[in-house]
Amino acid sequence: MGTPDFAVEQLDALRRSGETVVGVFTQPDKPRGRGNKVIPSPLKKYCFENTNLVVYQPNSLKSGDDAAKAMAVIKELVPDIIVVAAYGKILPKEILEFPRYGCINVHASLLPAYRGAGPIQWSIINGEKTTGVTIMQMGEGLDTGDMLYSRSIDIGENETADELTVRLAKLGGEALTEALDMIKNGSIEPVPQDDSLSSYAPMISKSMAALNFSKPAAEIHRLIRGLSSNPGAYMMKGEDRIKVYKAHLSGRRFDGECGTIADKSDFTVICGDGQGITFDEVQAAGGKRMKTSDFLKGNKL
RNA sequence: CGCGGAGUGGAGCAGCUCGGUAGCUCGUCGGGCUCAUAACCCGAAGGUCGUAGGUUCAAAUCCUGCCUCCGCAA
Repeated sequence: MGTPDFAVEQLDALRRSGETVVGVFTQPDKPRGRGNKVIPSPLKKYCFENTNLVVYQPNSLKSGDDAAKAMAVIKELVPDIIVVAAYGKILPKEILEFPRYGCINVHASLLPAYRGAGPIQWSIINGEKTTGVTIMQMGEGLDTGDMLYSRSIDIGENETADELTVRLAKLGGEALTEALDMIKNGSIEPVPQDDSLSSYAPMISKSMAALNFSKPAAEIHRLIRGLSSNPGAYMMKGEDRIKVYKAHLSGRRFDGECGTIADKSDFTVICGDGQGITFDEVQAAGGKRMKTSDFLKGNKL
């Protein structure tokens, strides 16, 4: 069960390791994006293009006709275990307890830190040096179940949420197959989470995306990285938004007022602590994402 | 039918309102200057203006269909 590319990687790992996948659950196709077209989830797209797996897309697992049908489907499929990765729906107790080995979740943080929907982004925004993936036994709480296995990884100096997501997805796939092997031979030991050490990583929202240059450069840098590429931090230039996908700390100090452009040759902006931040990849409204060097060839700052 | 922007030499843009010589910044190639350079100077190559039609003496420019890309809103 899953929805975005992160989940695709987990399913791919399962297939590569020779596990028998009996069914796939993903979010229903919803009108989204430009033109409000109906777009299938990445996981569904993957299944259609690379497998002949049957894909189920219930609106709800908790109540209504869909939930009843979903439960009936699961009873028919009789999975030994259900693997969940960024599915975006709460599983009711009935489903959690149905499979022989229950339900496990691939979570993109080192639990109990960063429970919730945005662990990858928040770990970057908060300036963590390391993160990882945790395979956990799912309980009824939000990411509170017992930890089964985890792997850690360092966060790069200028790494963006996109880049880290790709790496964590791969790591998650490895951890998942390793954990499944351990579950099969009974060598896994569930470890309860220490709630006193837990933290919560809420869903990322666009209201966070406007850059405030009165903040210190390092903080702005982390926000840009954590929101890249979706939704993408942005600054205003007159009436126009300019999204910033990649940046680095200039390492130079400037005297000017924060928010002004200190160096027009490489797009360096002055931040609240006097440090400059240099944009490396930007995108104007209606335009494509491009390197700053390309942007500056046709756009004047 | 959610709102809107865009497709022009290799890259990023202007030109379109008001049809009439293909422009700018950069890159590439050749030459020069220099101890030297991503600097500077001189010169050159390179574009069926997304695509298919229409209007016109004449279309990048006006009209219509289609394709592709992107911002916003959900």
